[in-house]
Amino acid sequence: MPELPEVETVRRGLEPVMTGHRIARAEVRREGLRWPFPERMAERLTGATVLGLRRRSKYILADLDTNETCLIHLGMSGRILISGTTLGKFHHEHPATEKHDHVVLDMDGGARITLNDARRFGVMDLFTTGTGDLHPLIAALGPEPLGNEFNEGYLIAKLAGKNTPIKSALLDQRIVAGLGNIYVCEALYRAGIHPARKAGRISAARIASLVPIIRDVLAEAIAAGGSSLRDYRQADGELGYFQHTFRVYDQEGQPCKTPECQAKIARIVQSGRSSFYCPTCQR
DNA sequence: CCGTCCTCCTGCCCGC
DNA sequence: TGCGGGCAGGAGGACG
Repeated sequence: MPELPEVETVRRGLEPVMTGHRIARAEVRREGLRWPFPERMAERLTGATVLGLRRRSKYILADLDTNETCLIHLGMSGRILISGTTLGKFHHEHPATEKHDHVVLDMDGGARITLNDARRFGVMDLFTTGTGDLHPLIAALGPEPLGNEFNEGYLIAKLAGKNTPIKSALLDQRIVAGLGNIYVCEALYRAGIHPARKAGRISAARIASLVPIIRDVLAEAIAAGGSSLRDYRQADGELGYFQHTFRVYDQEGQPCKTPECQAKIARIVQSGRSSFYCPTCQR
């Protein structure tokens, strides 16, 4: 799925066609995704003007002038595509509806926003604007990794005494919100930390080093438009290109990119998910 | 409270 | 060409 950089890229793509624009028509083509859609979602969206688009962790939040906020999560396979506008590289014509196009928003001015999600692990919801901190999907989230609240002292304190592998800890959205499998693997490689190492048994200095590394990895990925594997695209249909920069993710068997290191990238499975790492550089 | 495992769902790729 | 198995960017929920 889209992790934080991919979601941020999608949000930036949606900004010019959504913010300040009115939803002329909302078409909801099934009852729900991971959970049922909120009551009368199509009617509540229709006619609303988007006041702003925010991102919290991997959630896109659209504040509407109806005192409601629309929450979107893309799950593993969710995509958002824009068509019908002359802005940038967007498609001029609306393409035919495809399988798994679940929600279609036609904006005043002609832009169409289509939410496609084959696996349907995604989420769409509406809640009263300003109550986001109470929303069950948002309330327990940890700090944004690019924000000031996420800092060396915080992470050291948060991981102290934790028996869980550092890989799992960094995937835990209550500790830091927005990281996923790709960027945790990449950050641990850059920090030289083995993914199976118990979080609570890593020196404070090494934990501290993770903070700027995580920020760098995410910032570089956002600058690259995210990572395109399989089906992720930016909202204008363009591919992201951070995947060409992966040092370990999906690189099993490839030579380690550290100069002089002769090792091959290894893969282990931790709580059902692949971890890629260099057995020599990561300890 | 903690850590681990299972599950939701579809599609794709690989080996036989 | 078909089929079975494994794997996929997430994360809530059950369980011990």
